[in-house]
Amino acid sequence: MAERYNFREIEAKWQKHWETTDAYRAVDFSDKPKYYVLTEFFGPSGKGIHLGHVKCYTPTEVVARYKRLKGYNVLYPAGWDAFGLPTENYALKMNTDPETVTDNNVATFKRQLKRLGYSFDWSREIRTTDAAYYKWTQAIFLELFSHGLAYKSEGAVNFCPSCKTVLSNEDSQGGVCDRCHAEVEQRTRSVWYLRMKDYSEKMLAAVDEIDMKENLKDSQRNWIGRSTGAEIEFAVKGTDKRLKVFTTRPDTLFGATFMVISPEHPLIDELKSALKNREEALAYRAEAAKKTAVERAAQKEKTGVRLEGVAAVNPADGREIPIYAADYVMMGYGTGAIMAVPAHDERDYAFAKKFGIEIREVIAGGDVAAEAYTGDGTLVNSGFLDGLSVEPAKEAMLAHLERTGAGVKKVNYKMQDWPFNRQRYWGEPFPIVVCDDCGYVPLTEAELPLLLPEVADMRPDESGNSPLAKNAAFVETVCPRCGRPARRETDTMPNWAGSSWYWLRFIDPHNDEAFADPKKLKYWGAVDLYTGGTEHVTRHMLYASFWHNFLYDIGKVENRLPFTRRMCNGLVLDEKGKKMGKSAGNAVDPIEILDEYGADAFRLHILFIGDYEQNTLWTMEGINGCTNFLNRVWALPDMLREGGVSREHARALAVLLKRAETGIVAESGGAGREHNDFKFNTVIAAMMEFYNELKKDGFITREELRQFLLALNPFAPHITAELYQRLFFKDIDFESWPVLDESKLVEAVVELPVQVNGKLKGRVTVPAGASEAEARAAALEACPLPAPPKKVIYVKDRIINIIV
RNA sequence: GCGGAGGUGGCGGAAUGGCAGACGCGCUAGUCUCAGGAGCUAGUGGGCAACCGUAGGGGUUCAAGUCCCCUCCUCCGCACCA
Repeated sequence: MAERYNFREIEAKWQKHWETTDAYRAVDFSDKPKYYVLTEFFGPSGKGIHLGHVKCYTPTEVVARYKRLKGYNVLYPAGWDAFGLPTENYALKMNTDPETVTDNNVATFKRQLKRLGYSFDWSREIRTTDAAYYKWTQAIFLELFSHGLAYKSEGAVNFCPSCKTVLSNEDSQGGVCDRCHAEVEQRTRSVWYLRMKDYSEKMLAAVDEIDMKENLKDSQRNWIGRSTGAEIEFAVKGTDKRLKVFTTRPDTLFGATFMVISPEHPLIDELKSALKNREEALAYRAEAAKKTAVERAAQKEKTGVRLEGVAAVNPADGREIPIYAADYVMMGYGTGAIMAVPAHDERDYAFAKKFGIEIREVIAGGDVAAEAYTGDGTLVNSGFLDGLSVEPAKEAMLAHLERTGAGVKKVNYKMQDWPFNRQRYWGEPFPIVVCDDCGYVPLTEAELPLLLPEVADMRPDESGNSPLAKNAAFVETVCPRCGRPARRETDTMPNWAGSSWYWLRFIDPHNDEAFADPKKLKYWGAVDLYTGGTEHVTRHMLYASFWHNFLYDIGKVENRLPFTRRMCNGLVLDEKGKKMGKSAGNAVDPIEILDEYGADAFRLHILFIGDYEQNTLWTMEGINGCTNFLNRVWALPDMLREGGVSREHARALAVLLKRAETGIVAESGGAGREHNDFKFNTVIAAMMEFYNELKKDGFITREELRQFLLALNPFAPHITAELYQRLFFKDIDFESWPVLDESKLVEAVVELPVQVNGKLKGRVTVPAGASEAEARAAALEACPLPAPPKKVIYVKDRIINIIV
């Protein structure tokens, strides 16, 4: 084949072929075993795809093609998560509307993804912003509402002053807005919540079951933040109020010498005249409110105000102890109040030192005059607990509290209910009517979708209301229950709503009777492999787990786990090790690489330069290696010759198939199973090694070439499809992965390293499976020994070590 | 502070406790040629050598990049979680 490999022509030809034949359509209820491989929704931004997309999606793509060849009915869909701030902000910047922006961005993305040769089933394309889709997002919200899992409540919420909207804890991690990185403020507002906290235990169980890296499971567990301890009530002297605290250390109750409530704690308001320095307390509250969460956490010195005129009563011994308001206690965790045990807690210790409060040691073992002691030890100064160690003391105190009614055993979670709304335009409207008489009244499913209305001005403003509030025709309605005039809810759902169930819609994307046909849900079941970024592990993955668990509970899906296995890709970093991104200004345009090197070379290169899960330093150096390899593959037909297949040839092919089968994706895997797959870089190396092996003999047979093309196809689909068609007159997509003959893996002879006293001294060639006597004889012949051997360690086919 | 990942040639990176550096880039020399960012051949951790080499130091083992202990450095999460 003298003709040079023209990737431009050949890639365009096959991409067109795949598009016109709808080549990768998944078949419902096929007889083949099903395999559902999912990669995260695309957020179609204005700039088209970037290297991160290619790094993230190419491996999944290889798995999808490999599994098809392996005889699976593969579902590999793609869709668009198009609601949310990026699109809306981009539309504002471009002075157009989000729908147009979305249309354009989707068209660009789709064109670019096709140029990479990705084998998505485009017949199942969905978009969260389509009414036909968000109808079902709204319907699931109605289910949540009717099951008591959606409620509106006023309280302190995270608010991004730049995006002008309420944010969830998940969206303001580290105290900054996930979108614009502005520091988040606390505001009081009435918002919709989903009772995610009620699902803590089920979500934790799902963490145990999913097949995912242990460290990622830990971040999910930490985010849910289960801790066990006690809820204890302290009487507030001189009032009828009681102050409730959560503690993981009930054993130290005798050491509680003061209490601290968060500045926002309602007790300050409830104490009324009993509180002598109310003004001071309110001033402190106002000060605290000015600080962002970041500032609050960063301050070195503890601050606080003693609440004058009131005291708490320690239920352990009846002593009166002071109450302080201090901003080191957060309203959002536990009860927003703590019992402070300065001798055994570093924060309380610092506070007590500053305010001159008694530090009472109740666990022996440290030097509480110098610092807080948080280790184990024997209880002292603690009445009936004296002499016990920490764990038995916890049990004894819990029993005591439950008997006296002063406290109960309690499990606490760091994860909060999900503030489920935005005061922005571009999101799903709530299917809820607010009636003065009937309260919050849901629409019926038949009334869905409730369409997102057009508005004259979609910009958010300082009113704290969504732009939808300005559209009177939308807002003014009648109550579905009593028929009197009423108003619609005008907030919109957060951008995570649509992605909290989308994998179910791919199963039946065009159904308008249900979000998906139960029979199809049953056939496809859980996603077998879900890939995406680590940044979604404590956001989207948790929301997805929550919604899916809920849908399971109400019998809408049959499998409790949405995803059987999750793999997270590393980032693409620039030469300096910095994250690549549009904002960083160091982005490389993948389209330029496609123009210059083609999709097959690009796919090989991005897989070859690093491990899937590790961060990858981006470099163009070395892409020539992939181009050269493809050129050699293109020239392989010149090496065709029949017959004379040596044992080495057969073995080289078997090794290649074996390494591909184990290195791409494991057959199946339950939770906690050790995988050694997703090693695309070493599978590509195996392809090259196979080529190098052939090159030694200078020929390849037709059957060898056929099998080699099949093995390479998932990585480089265009060139392999072309060669396959030219040589075998068939469409490679309908062929089957070669059957691996394990017996061919066995070598006839092995080269054995010979060690003397553990040091390499030489090598000998022996028949495979040689006995120790044979190996020993060969070794002695090759390496004369300085002394007679005392001992020989022989590992068959691996090594011989002679101790003298 | 807590948690996690990582540290291997000039570079990207390979190595179920068993030949460190697979594979590729780059580089060197040669070769061919329709002069290209092409192909082919050979070489390429250090050292003249014995030997020495996987951040540094100890240890376990017949055998350690890999397991254990200590130290250093880099990156990434989380962070007053009671």
